[in-house]
Amino acid sequence: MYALVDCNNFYVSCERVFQPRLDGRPVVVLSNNDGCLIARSAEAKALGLRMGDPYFQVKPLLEQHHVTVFSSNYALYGDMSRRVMWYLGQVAPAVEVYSIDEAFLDLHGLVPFVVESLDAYARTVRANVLARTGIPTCVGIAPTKTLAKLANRLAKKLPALGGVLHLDSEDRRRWALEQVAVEDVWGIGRQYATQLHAAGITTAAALAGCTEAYARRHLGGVVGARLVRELRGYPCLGLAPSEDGTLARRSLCCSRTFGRPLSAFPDVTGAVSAFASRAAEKLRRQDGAAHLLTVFLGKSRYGLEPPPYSCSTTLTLPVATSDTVELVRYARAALKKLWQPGKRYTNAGVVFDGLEPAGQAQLGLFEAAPVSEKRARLMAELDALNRRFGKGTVRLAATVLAPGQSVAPWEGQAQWRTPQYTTRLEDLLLVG
DNA sequence: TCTGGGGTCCTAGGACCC
DNA sequence: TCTGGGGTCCTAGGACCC
Repeated sequence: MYALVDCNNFYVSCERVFQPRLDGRPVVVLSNNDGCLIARSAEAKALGLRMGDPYFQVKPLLEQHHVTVFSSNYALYGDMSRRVMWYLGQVAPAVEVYSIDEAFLDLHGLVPFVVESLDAYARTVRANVLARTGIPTCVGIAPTKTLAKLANRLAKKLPALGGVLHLDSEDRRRWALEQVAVEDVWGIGRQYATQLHAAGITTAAALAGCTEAYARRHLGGVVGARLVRELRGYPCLGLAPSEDGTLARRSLCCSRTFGRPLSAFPDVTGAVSAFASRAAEKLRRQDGAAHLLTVFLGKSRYGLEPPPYSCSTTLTLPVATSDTVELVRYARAALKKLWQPGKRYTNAGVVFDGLEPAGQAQLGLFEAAPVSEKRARLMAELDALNRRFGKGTVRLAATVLAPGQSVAPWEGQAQWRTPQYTTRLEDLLLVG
């Protein structure tokens, strides 16, 4: 048995923990750069606001209904997420942190010890997460991960279920499959949904009934075959557990849309240097080193200009590294190859691939060990200082602002950002 | 017409997820 | 004026290897 624990409207819930007066009122959270809606409270959903709606388009509606608007505050959400996941780790035999607001629990080892029922267990978990973190959740339980996802969706949709649905019989499984539209099945996106509808397959039940040959041909080969089997109740996907809750990534990226389009090489170099530097920090946090480095530049997809909207170049590094100085140097070299004068670039990013555990890299034939050791110590010091005194306290000259600049030219809007209540002493909420 | 078989790695692209 | 930022996995073709 697998359980999926999913936080309800997670970012909105995080903001509400610190502003309870917002309970029952419409609230939305915006993406980076205050670009579009990425989280909505139930009340905001009821107003017809959709995921991904551009902020400037829905602004009149938001004002008309006095919707509270927040810029995203990932320091806060990340920390709240860690608290929820930590608790789940205490009460389940194995946990896969699937996203910032969702976790799969493997309940197989637990079943013999549950005194009452898995339903009761799920209700207790829900109540305790709420009591300890203030975050409401829903729980779906089923024999496969795909069915647990589906059960979770129904638990959210049907208030009568009290936030928990356990598909513990053939009848319940069949009933649940009938309730869910095919486009709402985990693994069915826009493309597949269109195809399936055209083929007359409109519910999860119909999808579960299609042949394996059909799934293989039309739903991405083995991925589709697995999906259909999972819906039928045969597990094909296991847990991807993470010992300390932080999964080692296979690739890692830092990218941003600029506050305004940029055409000046020094501005974009500054941005790319900063992104490479941030990505290098992430890399060291998972004790990794990167073998491949990609830099990409993007143009607006919303104007009159035809595609392509982005271009990229990938460098293979002679030795995998996590050294900020080196990675920034490579990133700048890659950017130079890519750069076309006169273009208006709207976003950029740095991607690290080919990740391996740090320290595994062999020494180059002519590389003197002491240099790389010294550099590793320098990076460790830099990370420690930034952890202690705040992000960006110590950084490369390449990412420091020019004299006279108060914010980097690539920095975007965040007009309604709440404080880092849980991760910055200065931002601690004072109750008087 | 016919050309060995079995690997790996790389790149590009496509689909999906939250 | 203003449209996010992360990730995953799979496929297919070509180069290259023995």
